[in-house]
Amino acid sequence: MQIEVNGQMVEAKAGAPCGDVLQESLSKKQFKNTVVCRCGDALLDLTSPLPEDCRTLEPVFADSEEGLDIIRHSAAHLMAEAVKKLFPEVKVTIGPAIENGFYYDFDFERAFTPEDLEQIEAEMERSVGADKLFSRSEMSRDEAKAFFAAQGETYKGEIIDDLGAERYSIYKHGEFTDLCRGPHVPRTGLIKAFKLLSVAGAYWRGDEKNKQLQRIYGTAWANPKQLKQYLDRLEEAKKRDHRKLGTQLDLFSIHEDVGGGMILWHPKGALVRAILEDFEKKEHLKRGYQLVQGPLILKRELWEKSGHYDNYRENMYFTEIDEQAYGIKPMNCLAHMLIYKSRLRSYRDLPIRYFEHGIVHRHEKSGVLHGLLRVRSFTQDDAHLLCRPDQLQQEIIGVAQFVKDVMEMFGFDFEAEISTRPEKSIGSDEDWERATEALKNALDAMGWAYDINEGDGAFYGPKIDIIIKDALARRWQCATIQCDFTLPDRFDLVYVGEDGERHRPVMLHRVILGSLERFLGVLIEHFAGAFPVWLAPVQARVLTVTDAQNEFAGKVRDYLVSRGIRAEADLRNEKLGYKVREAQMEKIPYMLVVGDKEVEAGAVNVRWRDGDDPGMMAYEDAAELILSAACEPFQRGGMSYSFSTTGSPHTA
RNA sequence: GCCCACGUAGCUCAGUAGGUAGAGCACAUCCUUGGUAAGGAUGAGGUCACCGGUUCAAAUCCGGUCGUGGGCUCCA
Repeated sequence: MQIEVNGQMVEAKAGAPCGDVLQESLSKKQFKNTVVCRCGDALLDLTSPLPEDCRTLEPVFADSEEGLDIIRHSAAHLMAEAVKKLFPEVKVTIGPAIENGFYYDFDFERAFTPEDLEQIEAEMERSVGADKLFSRSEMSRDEAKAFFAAQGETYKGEIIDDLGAERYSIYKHGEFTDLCRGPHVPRTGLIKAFKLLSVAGAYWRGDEKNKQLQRIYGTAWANPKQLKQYLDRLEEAKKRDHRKLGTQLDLFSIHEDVGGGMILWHPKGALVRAILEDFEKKEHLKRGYQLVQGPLILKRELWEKSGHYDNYRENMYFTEIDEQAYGIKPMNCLAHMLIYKSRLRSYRDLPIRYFEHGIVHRHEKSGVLHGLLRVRSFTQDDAHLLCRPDQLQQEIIGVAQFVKDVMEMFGFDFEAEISTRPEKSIGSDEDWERATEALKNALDAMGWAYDINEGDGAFYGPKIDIIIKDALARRWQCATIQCDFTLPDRFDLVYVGEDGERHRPVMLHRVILGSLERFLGVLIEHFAGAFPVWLAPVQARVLTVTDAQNEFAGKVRDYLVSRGIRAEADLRNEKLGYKVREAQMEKIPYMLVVGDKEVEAGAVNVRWRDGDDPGMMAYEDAAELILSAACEPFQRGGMSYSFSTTGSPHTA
């Protein structure tokens, strides 16, 4: 038959190994670098027979994205082989490729030690050196069950029962055989660059009720150079860890004595927060939101009424006042609804958009706390939008646009997900259906791609989640838009329609940054601590060469402060080099050096944190330079920068 | 909450055949007035996370508690 191989038409025989067909159209070097092949949408082993209906055949090279997945998955098998050889009593479970690497979960009586990992790695190296063939074969369900049962691999039996198929493919290399859909690299020699990274506990099938297995993580690449680049990248990422930078830049701290997941914001960190809050308040007012404020604790009955007591109690803190039970708020919606309810609303009033920087407390499990990214006390930039059903679509789009404007302003890429009804939830099926549709329609209107997370919604409604990544490419949920037909019902929220009747409004819960704590954590890593000028706690520092310039330096500092710039003067009896180094390590965007020459000219010598120095200029001009740099990120989206709280002038 | 690892000055870290602790930075005092990433001297600073055990003797060995880190589950 005639098929297209790598762009050219060739004559091939159906049933011949794909690898053989490919080999004729590829250079030796290319073929050596081929891990599997693609026929239409399907990926096939090089040893697989060429299907009858195959019209095009392409090689998948080791360094392509698909190729790397194959290598990583194959590396997981290689690791399982090594583990079984060293520890025959281990039971194998599953081992997929993941972003940048792979893992395999093992059932083993004891924990793997770092020494074990070294041994396993050495055993894998031997297997790579031996360049063993990966061979594919098939078994019927009964054969497969009997085969793995005979080896005591009970987890494989469970997987077979679960899949419920008639035929199963198995892969063998050396002495190791595993149930696997494949495909795999043709020979172990293609797994050239890998490293085992860590061992961790993981539950069988991801369910904490199940047995905890030992998971070994590893990374694998097409060649040693790529591997080194990745390991270097990991090192680099550690340097921008927000916990490390938080200490170095004196932004925040976490004290054991205060409690886990509680943040102490130091002056500079608190200032960055205040700037963000200030920016957000103005931006919300511009977009038709109203600022409101509720208390931290509300009576327990209210949480019972809302459903939080039944559905969210394990995450809440409670207290008692005058023998009356109170709940510390984990969310801000109740106060907002009561504000809505404080008077009768007309359809003309809608949509109503209430915004609050609301401090919430959630009892997160101790093991999940993580710097600023997962805490127990945090501030949400929370809003609740109450609207008529016919306004819902437009309101969701408005929020999505708001999210887009803000994320683009910070330079974050983001991904969207829609989460549907969870098991533990309240409300009718129709309402859930309507709400989910509204969210999907809005994202379609925005032209955003999104994934669906079945059963991941909040207990009161479906939601859109926006996910951004930290320095280690870990994904964090920030913005979320949640549709809610249920709470307005429970709290009997109404508006009077054009017809004079009472109607039920729809409520949207939404945050943009999510929590200020988490967002700042990701932001610190995103900018490696070098905040953009508008957010930098100190925007400019005047550095004197000797104390002969102290008076002039003070004058420059005062001028900058009067122009709304957060400026300091470093008048200490230290050498200029020392002051420059310190300012640089504090990542202050502008250093304004003044010596005798500058005093005489009424100028400053501008040194910029990020590279080329603008040089000497009148200090009034330097102020304009700094102000325009501060405004720069706001060019898009019709936003603007101004910050009214003056940083306290500091005279050292 | 679960699995594994770790917990020494404000910070970063040394400190193994168990013998009542060290360095650099930061801090204080003094000297130095010096043009773009660290000038010099002196000094102060530690219940070696906490509790208990083994021992003549524990930062070091054992047990527990708390905390942190990497994951799992969960989440903004």
